[in-house]
Amino acid sequence: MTIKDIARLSGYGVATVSRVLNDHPDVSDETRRRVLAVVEEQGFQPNNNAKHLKQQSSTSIAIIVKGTMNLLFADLVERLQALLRDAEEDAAVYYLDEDANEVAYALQLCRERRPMGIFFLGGDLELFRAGFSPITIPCVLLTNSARELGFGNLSSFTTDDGAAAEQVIELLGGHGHRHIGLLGGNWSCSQISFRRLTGCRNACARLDIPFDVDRQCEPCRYSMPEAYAATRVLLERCPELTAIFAVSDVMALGAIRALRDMGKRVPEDITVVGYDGLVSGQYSLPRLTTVRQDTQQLAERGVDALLRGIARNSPPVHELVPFQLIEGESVAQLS
Amino acid sequence: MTIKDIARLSGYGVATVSRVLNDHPDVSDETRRRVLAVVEEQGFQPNNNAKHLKQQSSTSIAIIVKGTMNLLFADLVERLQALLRDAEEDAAVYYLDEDANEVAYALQLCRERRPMGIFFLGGDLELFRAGFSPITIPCVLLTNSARELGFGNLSSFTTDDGAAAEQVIELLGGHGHRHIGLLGGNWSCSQISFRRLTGCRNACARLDIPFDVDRQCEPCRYSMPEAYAATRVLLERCPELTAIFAVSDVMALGAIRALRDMGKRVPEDITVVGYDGLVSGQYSLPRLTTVRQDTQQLAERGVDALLRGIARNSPPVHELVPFQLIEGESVAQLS
DNA sequence: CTGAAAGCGCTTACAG
DNA sequence: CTGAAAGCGCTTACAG
Repeated sequence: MTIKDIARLSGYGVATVSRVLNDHPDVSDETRRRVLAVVEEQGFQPNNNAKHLKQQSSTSIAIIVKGTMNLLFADLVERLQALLRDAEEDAAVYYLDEDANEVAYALQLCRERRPMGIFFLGGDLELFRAGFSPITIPCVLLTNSARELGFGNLSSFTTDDGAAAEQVIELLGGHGHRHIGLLGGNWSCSQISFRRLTGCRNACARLDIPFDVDRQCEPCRYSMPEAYAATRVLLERCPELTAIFAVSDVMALGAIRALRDMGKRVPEDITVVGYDGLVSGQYSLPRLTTVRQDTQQLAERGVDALLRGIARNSPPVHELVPFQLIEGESVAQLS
Repeated sequence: MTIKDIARLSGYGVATVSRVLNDHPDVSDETRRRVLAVVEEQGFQPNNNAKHLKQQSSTSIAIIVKGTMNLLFADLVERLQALLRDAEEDAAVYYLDEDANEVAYALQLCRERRPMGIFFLGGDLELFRAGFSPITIPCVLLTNSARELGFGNLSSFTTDDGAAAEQVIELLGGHGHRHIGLLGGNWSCSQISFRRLTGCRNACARLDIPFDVDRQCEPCRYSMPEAYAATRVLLERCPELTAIFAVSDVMALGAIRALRDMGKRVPEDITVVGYDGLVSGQYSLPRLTTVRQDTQQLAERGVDALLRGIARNSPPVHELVPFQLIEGESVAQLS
């Protein structure tokens, strides 16, 4: 069943059928009605390969996710899909390893599938700097800032990680903690980790809390098992810690389990703070004290920027989205 | 940059370039070398729209996921992607609402994107029965059995939910529990819930444990907040319960939090058992006693069946994948 | 308002 | 082993 069959069955030419299918204005109501009747009756769906070949583009939007089991990104994906569906846009999601090269993948996607636009959930600025320029369609990076790169078709929205980390340290300092460990900070999203680390460092300096990066920080990937192992390493090296700041809720949950298995209760024996504000962290025992990233706003502003970029070639925007420090049950007040 | 440019630059015809690009055997080594050199030099990538238009198909595999924040499916997606990548197949993931019509969506996908094959993560057999027949490409349904439908191009792999539920009840019975509530069982995956419910019912009958479905079961969707609310409803209706069997780990975690907020500790005051064997449930406090679905095997057998279906049009297979009852810390022994 | 025709970038019989 | 040409199913100037 092709557009030719519809033309034959309706008694019109293929050009007219195409116009009806694409809602062009210059078709008479009568014609539109009769063509649509046949389309309906036959359950006809145009072949998008032909359509896109002709239009030199595909209609869909790609979402490239760095890391498969990342719950923050799962949340964002859900919201993006809902918003795009409302805007009648189709979205396909592509998962990459946490350490993969998302820019190289995007380039391949552009050649093979010709999306209209791309969302990057997570991204390494160095990879963008090195390889993004051949990509000419509108793109949006979420959870990192691409302002410094200055690409004309790349917007970005992120939480102010540095400020959030500072607030966490202030909270901990206010509760009397002076021995704080930092958990997490993998290579792949190094800028993000770096901003959070810098926030910690600045706040510690300001509050006169000692903070030896080499000793008090333990990197790990975004997973509970890795955080579990890293927590043991960190605590064996720094048994004096009274608080651990994990750079994601998933890591915080892994840390809490590790601490329990080491005979320590949270928050009675040691304090844990997370980051992200995942649903899981608000239903755990104890509920996490954490930084909630506003995923709804990240998604909304991202979709808005991407669609504007596609429709009107609007210039890129780079914005910080407000965060919120949520006080759960995982922080103890030291006397 | 098109195949024509490559032909011009290399001094050959487009047909020869196409043959080189597609690894056809009847090209001389010399020609292949020279054409590839130009392709390399220009960084040429063929236009897949044109290729697929001509070939009447796309090369990629679609993964349709029912429910966005479903962690079991996230695990399966990750494994499927890894296996498909090893097989040099490309995969795009499409998320649908837990209550959406995945068969209608698949049909649209077939028309618009012409995938070579489709994975369904979760699926309602009634929707398949009603609408699957126009789909002619190989498909695989995971976490439900499609044997009874008898479609020639639809394989399925699932855990034996009935047997697993029976084992859970046996475990609970063996620990002295005689007042057991069942949490979960939404409309969308009704067959799955139904099989688990039937397993409970059978085991209860066999062990002479009373089980009033209308009273002791509380449905809810696959989410912590919904499970949280449903747990309160269930316990207010049945305050005599000593154990709750949640049909997913996510629900079990929501239930544990709800119970704690009602002043009950797990497992000291009430027992909770989950289902799925998610990583999250093995790092929670307490660790969940649960049924581990073998996601690696589900993924491996699924990929195997789909690729065989694509390559050799192999007949469909329907298999049960073994499960494992994991004893965590969430079940109490009643005296 | 409508239709015949060109062309998007490929693949593949067909002929040599 | 190689090339000229037809055709995949659409869209869109162009002409009427």
